[in-house]
Amino acid sequence: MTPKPRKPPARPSQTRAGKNRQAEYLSQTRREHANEITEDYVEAIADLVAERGEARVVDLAERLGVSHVTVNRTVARLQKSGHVTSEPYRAIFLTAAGRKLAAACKSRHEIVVAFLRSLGISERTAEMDAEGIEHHVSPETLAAFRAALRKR
Amino acid sequence: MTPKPRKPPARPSQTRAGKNRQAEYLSQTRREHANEITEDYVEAIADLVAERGEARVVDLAERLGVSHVTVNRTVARLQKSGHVTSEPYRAIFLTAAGRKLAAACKSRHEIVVAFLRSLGISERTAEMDAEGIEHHVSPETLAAFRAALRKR
DNA sequence: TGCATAATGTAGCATAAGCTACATTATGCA
DNA sequence: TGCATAATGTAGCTTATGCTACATTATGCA
Repeated sequence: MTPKPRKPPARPSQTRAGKNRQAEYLSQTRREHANEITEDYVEAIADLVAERGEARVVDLAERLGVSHVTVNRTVARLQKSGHVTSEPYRAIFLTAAGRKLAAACKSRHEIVVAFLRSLGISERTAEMDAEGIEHHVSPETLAAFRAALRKR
Repeated sequence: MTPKPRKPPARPSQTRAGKNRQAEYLSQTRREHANEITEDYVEAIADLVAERGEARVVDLAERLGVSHVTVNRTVARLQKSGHVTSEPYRAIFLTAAGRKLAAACKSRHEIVVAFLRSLGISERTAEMDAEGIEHHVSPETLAAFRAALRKR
């Protein structure tokens, strides 16, 4: 028992006249997260196609550090969203939209890494942190990173 | 039909002698992601306790931008992991471990925001991007941000 | 003090991403 | 050319995070 009565500290609980930006920001972050995997995949596919002429399921699985089953399912999703083309038992290729997204991601990734490196961060850490950070870098922040790089 | 034979471009497909860092980095990023929600919750709970003396489910839901049902389930998980204490129909409070994590997150968040602001990024964008970026900032990178801030 | 209502809890659904185990297809070499 | 094997595909489980709809409990005011 012992359910001590809760004291509602001055009723003005919820929505303080739309001043809740926290929720808005976190929602945005969740939205970005939903795109992270898409971005990682198109980038990996672009790399593999550049390196080997095609992106196979096993190679993607190895590069992304997941099982081939996971790759399979995700590729099906990417096909629905129009980022890749894929036929049974064939390699995977990017559509025009996929190539465009991959190019933007690659560029952004390189800028983030270069920026972190310019702060004196080790290559290993810069690469690792960039993998997570890059998906949350807005155009404005990316521009600021670019500008900071130019100043050196 | 028309299944054109796939041409395996030089068999050296998979594991090139452990040189696959990409997979390692992405795995790390996935691991970080699993902690993001925990971090967001303990931070929000700490804020609410500081502001109002307690963190209620509805207030958390409002602040985090999710339904009270989602808060409920996540709080149950946080209780299992030892970050919060929670009794039926009572408010939520942090354990010592939860407070420690919240303090570290708050500090890291503030450093990330201050650093972005120091690059000339607007307050709104800095806050929004920080929400996503902060979870992927390693101790080394955080130290670099701090050092860069001192130089101004 | 009783009851309308706010807050909390529960049931059950959806999506996404991970996995193992097993089935199927395609390659390429003997 | 046939067949062992590598690659791909499928079935089905798990965990995590969302949700709506409905049930239950606790507050606080008339």
